[in-house]
Amino acid sequence: MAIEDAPSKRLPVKDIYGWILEHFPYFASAPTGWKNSVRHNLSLNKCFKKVDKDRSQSIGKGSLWSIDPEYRHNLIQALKKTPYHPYSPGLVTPFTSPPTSPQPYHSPLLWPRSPFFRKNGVLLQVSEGVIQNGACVRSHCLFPVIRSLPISPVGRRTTAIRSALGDYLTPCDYPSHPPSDDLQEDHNYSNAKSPSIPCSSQGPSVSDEDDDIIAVEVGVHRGVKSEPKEVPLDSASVSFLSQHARRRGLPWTKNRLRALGDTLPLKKRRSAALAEKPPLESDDEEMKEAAGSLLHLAGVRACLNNITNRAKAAQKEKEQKEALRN
DNA sequence: GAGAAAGTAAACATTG
DNA sequence: ACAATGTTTACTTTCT
Ligand SMILES: [Mg+2]
Repeated sequence: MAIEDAPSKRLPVKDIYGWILEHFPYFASAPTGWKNSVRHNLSLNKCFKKVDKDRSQSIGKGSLWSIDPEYRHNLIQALKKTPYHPYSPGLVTPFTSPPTSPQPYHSPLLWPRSPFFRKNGVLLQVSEGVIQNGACVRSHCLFPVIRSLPISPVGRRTTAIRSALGDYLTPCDYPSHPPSDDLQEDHNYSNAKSPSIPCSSQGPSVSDEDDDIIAVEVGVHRGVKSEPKEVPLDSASVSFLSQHARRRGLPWTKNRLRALGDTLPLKKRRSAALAEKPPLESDDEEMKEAAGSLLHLAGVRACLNNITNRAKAAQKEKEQKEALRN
């Protein structure tokens, strides 16, 4: 999107970072991993191409990134599906941020007709009954439908996210031409399939996203379909924005690995680190707390214990696996 | 339950 | 020399 938003349709990573920060302020306070992810995606996905250094001379460090025309159409096609996305039908101006106000905090709306606005730096939605803060919301500028999840596998926040994503990554109807433009092998990112989602969009629903990310949907749903279809679109590059938020507050991994002998190869270090896990309760507690807030908001407190128990079960299973491995 | 897909973290390589 | 950039590898999680 950043690239697409650029007049020249090409951007250096730095500017991509910038765009993301501008449109998803969450990342400003997010741990640094996301930049890595950005680069990773640019590099791995075939739909992103570096433009020749010759033509893009002297931007300093790296080169400009562009979208391979072969994938562009599909990508945009899928983005159009999102109701509030700049590419939505009826929106004259795609992405391009108001030329007058490049700074995120000065523009009241993320883009024209966006249902989101800022108040004291917090992103709010105009009238859908969703009040949130944090990545979830911000990401939902892209993926505004927060679909309910059967409060299932505990801590699987991704599920919620993917669930929501499914709406956008799953073409419900193909306009003029199906996005069937052949997208071959690639690194599966580029021709990812959308998850098929048994859609249950009724009733109060809950979607948790981590400590500070809470989204409660109050019967908000629009045009949801669930047929699994090929999604000729680089879903990864988009969804990492949301996905990324999942792993926060776990600095132990990094530190542990470092602490465990820099001489060890990564592989060894990892398993070594796994051997001494972080205190499990923290995860549990974190989960419980998050779930608690959510459920409280949703008025479904009773589920909490259920959830916690499942979390513990999952944890136990994990430990057993680990034990087997060693 | 296996395997694919999609994700993160980090090592490693390159370059200005 | 260093930091930003780019590539690759290892591993986890989620979905089918
Ligand atoms: Mg690429």
